[in-house]
This record gives sequence, structure tokens and C-alpha cells, in this order.
Amino acid sequence: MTRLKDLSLKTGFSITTISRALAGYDDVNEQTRQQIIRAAQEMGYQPNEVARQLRAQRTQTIGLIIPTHDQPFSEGFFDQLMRGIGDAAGESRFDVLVSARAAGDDEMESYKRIVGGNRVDGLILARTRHHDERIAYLRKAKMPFVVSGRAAPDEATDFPFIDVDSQAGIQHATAHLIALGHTRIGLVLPPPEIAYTEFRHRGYADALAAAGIPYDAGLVLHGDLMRSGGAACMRHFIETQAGLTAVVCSNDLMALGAMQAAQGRGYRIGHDMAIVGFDDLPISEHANPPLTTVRQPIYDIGRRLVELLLPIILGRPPQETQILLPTQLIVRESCGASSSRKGDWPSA
Amino acid sequence: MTRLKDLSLKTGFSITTISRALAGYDDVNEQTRQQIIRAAQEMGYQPNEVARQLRAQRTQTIGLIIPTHDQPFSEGFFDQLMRGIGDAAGESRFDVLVSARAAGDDEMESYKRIVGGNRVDGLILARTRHHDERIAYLRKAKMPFVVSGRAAPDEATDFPFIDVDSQAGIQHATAHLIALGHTRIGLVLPPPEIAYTEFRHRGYADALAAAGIPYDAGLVLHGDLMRSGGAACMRHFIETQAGLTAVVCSNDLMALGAMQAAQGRGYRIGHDMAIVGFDDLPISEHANPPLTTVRQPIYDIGRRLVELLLPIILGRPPQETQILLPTQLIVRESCGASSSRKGDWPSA
DNA sequence: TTGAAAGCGCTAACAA
DNA sequence: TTGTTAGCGCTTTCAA
Repeated sequence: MTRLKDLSLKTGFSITTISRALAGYDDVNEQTRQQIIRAAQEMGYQPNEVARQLRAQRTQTIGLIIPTHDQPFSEGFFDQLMRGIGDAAGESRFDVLVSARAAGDDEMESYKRIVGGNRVDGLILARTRHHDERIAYLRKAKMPFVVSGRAAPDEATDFPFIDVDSQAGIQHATAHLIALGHTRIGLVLPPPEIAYTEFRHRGYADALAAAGIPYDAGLVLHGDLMRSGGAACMRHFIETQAGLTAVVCSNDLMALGAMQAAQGRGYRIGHDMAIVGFDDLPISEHANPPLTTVRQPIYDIGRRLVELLLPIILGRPPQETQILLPTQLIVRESCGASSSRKGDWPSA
Repeated sequence: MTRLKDLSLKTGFSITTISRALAGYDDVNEQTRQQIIRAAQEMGYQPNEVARQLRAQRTQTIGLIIPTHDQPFSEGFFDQLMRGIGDAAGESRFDVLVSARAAGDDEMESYKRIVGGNRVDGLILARTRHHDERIAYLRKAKMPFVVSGRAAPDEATDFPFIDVDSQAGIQHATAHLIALGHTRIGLVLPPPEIAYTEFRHRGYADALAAAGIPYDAGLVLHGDLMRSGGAACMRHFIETQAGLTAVVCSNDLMALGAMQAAQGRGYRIGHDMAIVGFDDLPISEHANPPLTTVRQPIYDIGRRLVELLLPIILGRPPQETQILLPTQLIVRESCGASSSRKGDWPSA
């Protein structure tokens, strides 16, 4: 690799002059500069970024932490998040260092290597956990960071984050169903230990309250975020909630499972059963029939995370550091509540 | 951040001794070492990785280049690839620097910053292009690299790669259909300009030849890798190929589109029409009915890419540098060729 | 307008 | 067993 020293040898100017000529300082003779620039091009000079980092005590790098193995259900999420982050970071000449290790012992090790080892100027955390030890560590290390997703409503969320406004999204979806005439609407939530579960619960309750429909705990279940969970909940609804005509599911896989379970019992989705999903990935779109869905703008979350983090890194923190992005309700099937279904359910 | 100098001040030993004590050299008095280790723990010492990198002229970092915008159809692919790469790299204490910029002018800029700027020890290229300028650059810079996916069969593939053996995969799938009794089998390929298209074409032709079934060019179409393309091809097959009973699609989205188009024309998938997909993402599994699919082991590709690259970086290149991973045929629906369909197609 | 010197934090050759 | 010194490639005083 060509170094400043090589250019110095070639042109006869000192390393200092070369550095300043290439950096665009105006205390360099224009003729000298041209000569140096030409030499740099001829020799294919690229500054050694590592040396720059050491000197500047800045890395022009954003760290991205994604615990992986515990999220088999969110395939596609990272693709989009990464695109958003990569684009926004690149536009500001930042690179992205990803730590994608499975959660476990090693995870914290590579984590500390990145943070304590000065490999990044700031971090994006892709999932928070309850009382996250990583956040405590970042605080102590005074490392700037932003989080994708906030803590549960009953926990303190005293860090900068960007999240999708899932409460409003679920409320919107539920209100949509109510407007179509549905009054007995099931809700399939994520497991209770997940931070965002309660927001979705509240969105559902809000919509019912606004319409004057009483909240019925029998219409609210927790699923496992996979198809099997959605199917189990739907079967349970069918068996216990006779008047139910619509179900809101907290993610697409559960919506798909619910759909298939209902179809297995003879329901026609879009005719005598309405199902709404919540989009991590575009599965709802590919279902048959396509399902109505609440879409999360994941690419935008990625972009906005960078746009939130960079000012913090550069020492001019923005006022607004907790941002909720709107979701979008994509209606793919409008199914009213006029169920024509009567009598017993088919057994399969 | 605590530096060696701080530990030196605290313990009274020289920076050199501290460095060697922590590095585990055995020419350090054991008592001294204990004292130093304790101090390091108390002060939360983490070595500055950037300084190490500059000193060692090695970064312990793998670069991953993923052009993003031109692949809207492969959502989920990088999720899995990244997991495989992240796990394997982390196990060898390597970090991963990702360049996820959209293809374009800036792309080459951030690319050169990473490669020429000594930010990585080696690179993984996630998609090759025809006569890829990035590969030429890497060669000139003598930067170790491996590629996910090989060049088309008629282009020279003179670089280390790992690819899925799509030729064998498609052959396997086609043979499977033939074994079920199908003789008129459609093939929906990716666009001809994509490097791997021809491999899939050959796999199909191989299976026909092995079974003594004549190749019919009317049964081979190119789709756009999206649902619309699969649907268009299926409609074309239905209109022009009366005896067709099965279709092999080059990816899952097209398989899904083909399925929906066939269902729209009154076919019952798994009864009078068999469809096989090729798995970038698990859509086939979620189809209704679930489709038979050729599954790509993408996580493994990620792992193996790292396992191929690291020895090259460390100067002990393996003999085998061009690796084809087997696909897996997942049969979800066994549909024989005994179509009961007669007469006209329904118009919708 | 240019150059000499210092130093970012670390490791390693060499000396004591 | 420990310390002194040099240097990785760069930027930035400061002096000429």
C-alpha cells in the first residue's frame, strides 16, 4: 500500500506538505498541490484509515448489535434495517461494524471488544431486553447509542430510541375492523415477556374503548410469534368464542397460522372471518387470500436511527431523542361482520 | 478509557511489562502479573483495538459487501447469510464490517475506503456481476477475498467461491417430478443476464435427458424473480402447453405467483398441478398448500465463506477453494401426473 | 509556503 | 525479570 512516505520520496516534498495538500489546506502552493495530487493518483494512494482513527481518536464507524438466535421469526427484519442503516451511514461517510453473534457468553466478549476497544464512535442496539446489561455498560463507558425499540411501558425508557408506534398501529387496525361492523374481535399478542407486547394490547383496548365496545379478556391470547401459535389461538377462539368474526395478530406469521387454522375449520377468509397481521416481513402480502396488514417502516427505522445517532456522536444532540414512526394500514381484503356461518364447525 | 499508561502509573511497572503480563508471556514474574491483572480489572482496561491494528498491520476484521437496491426479491437472504458469517467470524475473534450501500457512484467510494484504507483483512463479496470491476480491484490490491456465488458457466470463475449447487438442486427436483410420473414439466428461470440462470437451466435439462424425455423449448420461460413473473409464466404455460402437469420455479416468489395464477384458473395445487420452488426465504413453506421446495443452506454458506476466507488471510490457503454446497429437496406435497382435469380452463 | 517533531496506544527487538 | 527505544501511518502544532 502506498503511504504518505512513498509520495514524499517520489515528489521530494515532506510528508507534512503532502498531507496538507491532499487535505485541501490553502497554505500549499497550487503547483505543489497539483504535483502531489498527480503522484497520489498515479500511485493509487488511499489514506490508511486505521492510522487516521488512532490519530483522530474517531473511527467514522457505527456499531450495530443484533442478537440473532432468539429471533427465528423475524427473518427479513435485519435485511431492511441494514439497508436503511447502511445507506444513511454511507451518506455521511460512516462505515458499519456489525456484531451478529448469537446471544451468550461470547456475545458480551465481542461486544466489549468493539465498545471498549474503541472500534466505533457510537452504537445501534437492535433489540432491548428487560433491564439490559448492555445498556448499563454503554452508559458507564459513555458511548453514544440509540436503540431500535423502546422498553415496555412500565419500565423507564431513558435512552434515545426509535420505535414504530405499534400502539397506534394496532388501534388503527382494530378501529378499521370496528368500522366494518365487527364487534367481537380477537387479539393475538406476543408472549408477555416481550417489551412491546403491552403497547399492542393497549392499542387494541383503546380502539374498543373509543367505540364503546366492552373489553373481554377471553378475546385476548398470547401466541409464540410463529405460525403454530397463531393457529393454536385461532382454534381456541373458534372453540370458545362463538360470535367472533375478526382477529388481529401481532405479527405476520401468527396471522398466517390463524388463517390456515380458520381455513382448516371451513372458514373463508375475507368472507366469514377477517384477519389482520403486523408486518415484519411481507408474508401477509403473499398469503392466499392476501391479508390486511399493519406495515412497519423498517428501512426508515434504520435510516432514522443513524440520523439520530450521528448528531449525538458529533456532540450536538437533538432535542427530540425518542421518536415513534407511524405504521401504515394496508387493507388487502375488506371483510364485514355479516358472517353467514351457522351451526357446527367442521371437525378439520 | 484506560490505557496501558494508566496501568503503568498505578502499578509502577513499565508499559512494556504490563503489555507482556496481560498478553500472557512467561518472562513476567507471576506476582507481578497478578498485580497487573488485578489493576487491569479494577480499572476496566480494554486494549485499544485501533492501536493494535495499526501496530500489527492486521485488523481482525472481515469486510462484507452487499449491493442492496437491485435485489428487492431476496429479502431474508442477508439475514441468514449475516448470521452465518457473524457466528463463524466471532468464533475466531473477527469482527464484520458491512458495506451495504446501494449500487452506484458512492458504492465504489466506500468500497475503496474499506479496502484501500486497510480497514479489513479480507472480504466477502455477496453478489458478483458480469466482469465485476470490484474483483479486478481486489486482485490489484492483493486483498484476500471470497465470493458467494460463482460466475456463469461460460465465464471464467478464477476466484475462491462458495455457491449452492443449484444445477444439482434443480435436477433433483425435476427428477423427483419425473419419478411421480410427470413428463411435461415447465421451467421458470431467472432473467438470462443473471449469472446462475444457466446452471438451473442445465439441471433441468440433465434430469430430462437422464429420463429420456425430449427437451422442449416451449416449456422453458424466463421470469422476473417476483410473483408477477411466476404468474405470467404460469398463465402462458396454461394457454400454450395443454399437457403440462408440473412447473419448477427458480425462486419462491415466482413459485408463489405461479401457484396463485394456477389457482385462479381453477387448478388445485397438489392435485392437478405440481409446483416446486427454490428457497431463498421460507415462503414456500407458508404457501397454502405448502409448496415443495429446493432449500438453499444460506446460513451455511455464510459460515463456510468465513471458513474459506480466514485461512487465505492467515496465509495458509486451502487446496479446495471452489465449493458447491448441496441443496435439500423438501417435499411438502406429492402430486402425481394423473391430472383429472378435462376441457376448458375457467377464465378467472 | 514548507518542514521538523511530537504523539495517538500498542507491541517487539534489544539492552540491562 | 524488567525497562528503554523505535515505529506502525497519520495529523497538527510550531518553527523556519
